[in-house]
Amino acid sequence: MTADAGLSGSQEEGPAAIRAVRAKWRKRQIVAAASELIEQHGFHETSVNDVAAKAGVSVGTIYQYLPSKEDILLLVIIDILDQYRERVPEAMVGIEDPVERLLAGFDAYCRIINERHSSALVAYRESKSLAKDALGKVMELEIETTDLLASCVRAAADAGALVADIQPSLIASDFVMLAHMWALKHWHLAETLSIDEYVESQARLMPRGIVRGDSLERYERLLDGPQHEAQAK
Amino acid sequence: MTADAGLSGSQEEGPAAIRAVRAKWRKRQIVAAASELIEQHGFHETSVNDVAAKAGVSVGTIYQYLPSKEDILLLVIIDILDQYRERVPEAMVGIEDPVERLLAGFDAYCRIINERHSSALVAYRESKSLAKDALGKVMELEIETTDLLASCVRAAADAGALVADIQPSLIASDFVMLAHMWALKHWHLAETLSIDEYVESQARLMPRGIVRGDSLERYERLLDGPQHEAQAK
Amino acid sequence: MTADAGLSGSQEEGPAAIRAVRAKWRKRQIVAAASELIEQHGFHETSVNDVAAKAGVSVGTIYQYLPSKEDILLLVIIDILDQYRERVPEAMVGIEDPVERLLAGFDAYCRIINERHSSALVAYRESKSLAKDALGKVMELEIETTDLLASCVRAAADAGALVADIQPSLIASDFVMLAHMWALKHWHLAETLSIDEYVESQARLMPRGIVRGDSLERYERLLDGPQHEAQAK
Amino acid sequence: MTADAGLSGSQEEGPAAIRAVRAKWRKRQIVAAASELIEQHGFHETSVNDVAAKAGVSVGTIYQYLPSKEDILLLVIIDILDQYRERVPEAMVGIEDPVERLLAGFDAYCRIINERHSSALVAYRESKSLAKDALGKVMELEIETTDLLASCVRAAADAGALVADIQPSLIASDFVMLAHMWALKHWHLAETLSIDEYVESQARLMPRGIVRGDSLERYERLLDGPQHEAQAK
DNA sequence: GATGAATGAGTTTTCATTCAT
DNA sequence: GATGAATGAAAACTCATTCAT
Repeated sequence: MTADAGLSGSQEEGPAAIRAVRAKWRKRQIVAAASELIEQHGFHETSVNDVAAKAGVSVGTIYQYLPSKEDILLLVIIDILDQYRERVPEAMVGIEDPVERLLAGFDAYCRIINERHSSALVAYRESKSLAKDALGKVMELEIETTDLLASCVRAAADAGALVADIQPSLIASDFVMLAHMWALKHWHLAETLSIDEYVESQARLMPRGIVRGDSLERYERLLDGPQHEAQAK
Repeated sequence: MTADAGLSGSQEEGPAAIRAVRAKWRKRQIVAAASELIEQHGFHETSVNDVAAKAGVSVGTIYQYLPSKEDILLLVIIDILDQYRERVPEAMVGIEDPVERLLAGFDAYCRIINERHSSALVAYRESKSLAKDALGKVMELEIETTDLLASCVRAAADAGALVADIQPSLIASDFVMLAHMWALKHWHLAETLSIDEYVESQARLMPRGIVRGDSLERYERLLDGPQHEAQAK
Repeated sequence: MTADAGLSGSQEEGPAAIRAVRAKWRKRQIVAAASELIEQHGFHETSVNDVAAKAGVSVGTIYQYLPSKEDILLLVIIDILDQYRERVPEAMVGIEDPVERLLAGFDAYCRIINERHSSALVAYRESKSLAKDALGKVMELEIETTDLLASCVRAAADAGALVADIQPSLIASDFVMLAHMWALKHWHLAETLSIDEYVESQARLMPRGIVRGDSLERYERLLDGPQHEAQAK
Repeated sequence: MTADAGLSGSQEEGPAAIRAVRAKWRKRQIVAAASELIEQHGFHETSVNDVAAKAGVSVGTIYQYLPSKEDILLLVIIDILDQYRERVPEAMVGIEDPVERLLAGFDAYCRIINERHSSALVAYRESKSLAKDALGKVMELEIETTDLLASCVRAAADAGALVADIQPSLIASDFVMLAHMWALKHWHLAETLSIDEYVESQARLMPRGIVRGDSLERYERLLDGPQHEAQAK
């Protein structure tokens, strides 16, 4: 508690606070520019000068806020992973049935990726360029994201709603993979499918694959949802 | 980027034939060295000199047979894609039932990826570094591989064995994605699953998701195969 | 490069006087911080930001009082040269005999260097980084310092106490050089000699080398002073 | 012994030998250019591109033979130290009397420095820019050179020719320092002295300071050599 | 007067590519 | 055909200096 605690708002104050806010703003500026460029051309093909130009700042400014080019990449990757961590749980909140919750989470996951599919790609493609410990952090966050869905799977399994012969953690990974797939194979899938169709299709396939026959009818509504014509491509 | 960038030669005679054979041999030498290095360190972290040293030739020799560094990458990527094109059909040959054929293809796909999961990763990670037309060629080959499985799905659908609302090409892509997943998430999956367990699990999940209830019993043998305990991780 | 780059001010009054005193204080602050850093890491390895941080001021403040980084260096160098100019004459005052006066000056010279041997080194090492005219000023001050001793030598020569075949100015330079040597070769000499032993040894050697045989006995007391064992290293 | 030992000259042969010779030649080229530039402008003011331009090669070539800019400096410094190690002993060979030998060594030392006084300066000024172990190597070489003279002093002392209270290693250091002085104070000394006069003066001063009175006459020839007028500057 | 964020020229270093041998 | 020394454009990063607050 500082002497002028009575004057302070909810957070801190003074130069340190100003600096913190500015740093946040600058980093956002830099990450936004970097995201776009890296998504488009790849990490190695994007120079720090390019990022600076795109962000409308000087190289010097970038290095004032981020110690190395690698840290730019790390921020870009963490940025999208943070989206998952924020918005996926948000979409699942208040849904009782674990399978429905799982599908709601999957839906949210896919939507985020649809909005920022090139960012999602960056996370896949360029993680290799990170140093050991940064890579470790990214992996941790990825596992954390998978666990958002894994907990639903486990809840459903505990409720006896799932087939017994597939690991819950693998099922969760499958869902995550299929969400990422929208980014990874976007160039191919988007030719014939909208994101809505994609999510629906996967959201019909997966429950059939994992829910026990005797529980399936409970989800019939989901599985027969607003059917699109299955175009035989 | 040459049109015939592959490792395959034709069977003429005379000096031209000699040249062709030599070229094939050299390219193999170079690709073998490059694969290993790129898988381990990434494309941009691997220099042409490194490749030359590893291959036991001079840089000059590399440039005699490949016009640019990018072409080395293209060859490495095509190398693994060729594996798919060769060995997946091989595994499916002679199997009548389309679903069984599909699963045999999936199994083969996963085995190849298990053997060379870092090569498979390279195809994902580094494709971005290819020029437009080379990338196009890679995509073509990828589609070709997917189509190997898609034809089975279509056959099964035509035979009325599948649920009505699926899109065969998407299902094929799902299978391909789940095969690739063994490479992409190997760092995580391999902690709790062997390749056998992985393939079996996915080969149980997917048919349940797509085969019509009344046809399912036909595949019971497959679906209940040598069951591993589903460890709740 | 200002003409009056030194730390000394004049004694006016009013706002100008205030400014002058402040300038003096600020410069002292800056030079103190810079000295320490430059001595330790060298001029080029020391950034203006480092100096600012060490001095507890902002870079802006430094540039308010000194027009360039080079001027910081100039001040640091002048600082030690000013020490010589102040304290060497102080040590010689009141000593009649020119040879004794010379040795007293040499002794003082060595003591200053012993106290601040890294500053003394800076003057040697980093002078090159000064612009022409600043370098000129430093050389001037160095000559001035040498002249402090040269006048004694000349007095002794005029009194006929010295051998005739060596230039007095060279003798003075030799003394200065041997004083500086304690800084330049400190890493080596300090292993086997204390500053006291060093000064005594040189103060025995030099007179024997320059005083005429028939005058030598006058200085026997000096030459046989509190002898330390001559360790054959 | 290789199979073709009969064909080989005195050294090795083949590509390795060619490379070795080329490397030596290139390094000489680079060091020559770097010496000149560093002597003139200082190490930090000299860019690798400057060196390349001066040497008439590309930057790439420099880095093919030297792993970093620092190594260029190290080579420049070692180059002059090697001169001392070669030519000083050469000058002393065959001289019986230890004092005469010492003076011959000192003379050679001074001549080398006179020829390359700016190189000698570089060794002083820029050593600080070397990394720990490189600096260690330089110090070692410096000590080695000093020891060349120290052994003469010790021989003279053992023969009873010197005053009792001297430390041979310090005397040797004094000689070395006075040789270096010709480089360090060249800007000042060269105004009034030629190198010949300088060496003679010091070679008169020092023996008087260390040789016992009863042995001095033996060196009268040296001490009264081709006397120059001692100009009172 | 004091601050320190912003600037961008300049530095070291790498590496794909060429070409004389 | 094979070699590998030479090239130089381009990249990441630093830091003296400025100027709006």
